[in-house]
Amino acid sequence: MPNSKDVSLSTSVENYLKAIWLIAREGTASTTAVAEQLGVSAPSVSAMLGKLQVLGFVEYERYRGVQLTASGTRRVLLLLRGHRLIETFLLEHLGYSWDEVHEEAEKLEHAVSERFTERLGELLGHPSHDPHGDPIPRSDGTLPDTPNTPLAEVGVGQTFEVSRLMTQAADALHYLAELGVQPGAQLRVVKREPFGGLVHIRYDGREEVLSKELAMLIRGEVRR
Amino acid sequence: MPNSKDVSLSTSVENYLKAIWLIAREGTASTTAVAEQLGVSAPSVSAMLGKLQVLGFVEYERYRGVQLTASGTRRVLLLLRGHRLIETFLLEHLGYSWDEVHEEAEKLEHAVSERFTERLGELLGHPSHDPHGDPIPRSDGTLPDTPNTPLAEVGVGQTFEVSRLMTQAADALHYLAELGVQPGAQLRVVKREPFGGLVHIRYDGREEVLSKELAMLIRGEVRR
DNA sequence: TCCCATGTGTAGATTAAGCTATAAATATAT
DNA sequence: ATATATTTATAGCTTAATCTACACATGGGA
Repeated sequence: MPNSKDVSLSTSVENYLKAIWLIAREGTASTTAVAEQLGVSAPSVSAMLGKLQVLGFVEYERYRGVQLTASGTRRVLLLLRGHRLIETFLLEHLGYSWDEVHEEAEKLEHAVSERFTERLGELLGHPSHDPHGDPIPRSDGTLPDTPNTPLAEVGVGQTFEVSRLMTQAADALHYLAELGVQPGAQLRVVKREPFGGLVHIRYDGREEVLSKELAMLIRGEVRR
Repeated sequence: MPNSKDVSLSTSVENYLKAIWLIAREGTASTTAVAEQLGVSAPSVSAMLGKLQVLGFVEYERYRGVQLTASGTRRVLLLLRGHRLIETFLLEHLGYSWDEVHEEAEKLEHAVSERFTERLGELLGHPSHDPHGDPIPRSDGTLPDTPNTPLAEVGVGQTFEVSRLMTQAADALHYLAELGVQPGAQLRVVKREPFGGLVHIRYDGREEVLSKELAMLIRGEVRR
């Protein structure tokens, strides 16, 4: 069986795999889309896709886009596991703020060993989700379930438990943290504006108004 | 002023600087010595030394060896600071053993930011020395003093406090850890053999015999 | 159906880091 | 002091990852 899991890949190869995964969760990604995602030229992507296919990480047909194989998907999930554990560590133990975390984790994820990742998982108490609420893939490559209903789609009067904030943007995360809207928070939708899509919420005795865009990024599940 | 401290260097460049520092603490290092230290060919070293001189990190005269500039030395000390803080973290917080630590720290030191290093220092309580007893350079590039008398040179009847174990070899470190000979340990030299150089020590009620080689690696200071 | 915009691939160059083979400089030994 | 051995540098090649310029494929619109 080739591509077990212990062959170490270049940072570049790992970033291509992540980009492909991001673009096409379970579909097909185009050369251009990958190029844009990574900020490289399309010819660079063309060349790399050929290489990734030889390595067995993607299915690739010229002019037809690219798709991760099981092996490729596994590598991405292990990478993502490292990334999210590192982010959790930076936020919880090193006092990083949202703006600082992503860049650092992006570099570190390519440098840490599997042992490091596993020990870090222990240190953190084997979290199933990172501080954004993003699910942390398990060592076996499976993903914990994560409630995913957008707050924007919850009816008036319902109670909603936040599970996940679907953005890496530091300003949005900062703003939500300030409001206290974080994974675990319980909200009640008190009003919705029919056209603009504004959502009025109440929690902790406070009332706030969120834009539709923001309310789409807030995921969770309806309670009771 | 070029080469402030924030320009990021390639892993390769950083490893050359470390190798040069290791070989020639305050002298001159030969091309061959650097090549051996890094496990690369001499021509590769020749080429890199030219580059390092252009970058202002070394003084280099062909056929005359190489020497770090102040700027080069500062970079090495910052790198070493990261390395030793990371080692400390791996041992104290992630449950690594001596054999596992070095390799991991060797990779991570090139990937962490200065912010990460400083935050890690805080988390660890600003240690002045790592678990081997190696001094951790300060952020300003200065080095804390470290008692450096070899146990091999201590007279019979004297009390000696271990400060440092001058090896990275996992087997030696393991063996010493098992004996309880670690930075901070207080020993008494009870006997020395005149020819082989064996040193008999007593501590904790136990008595052990150390080879001359091992006793040279154990550094510290005489007490009282 | 043909055509042209967009998307994709090929050719060829560049940069960083390494290598081998060989030549030149320095050091050592008779 | 000369010859030999060692050390160091130069020349030229390789690999990985990137680029630009250009050529070809595909598919939607006239």
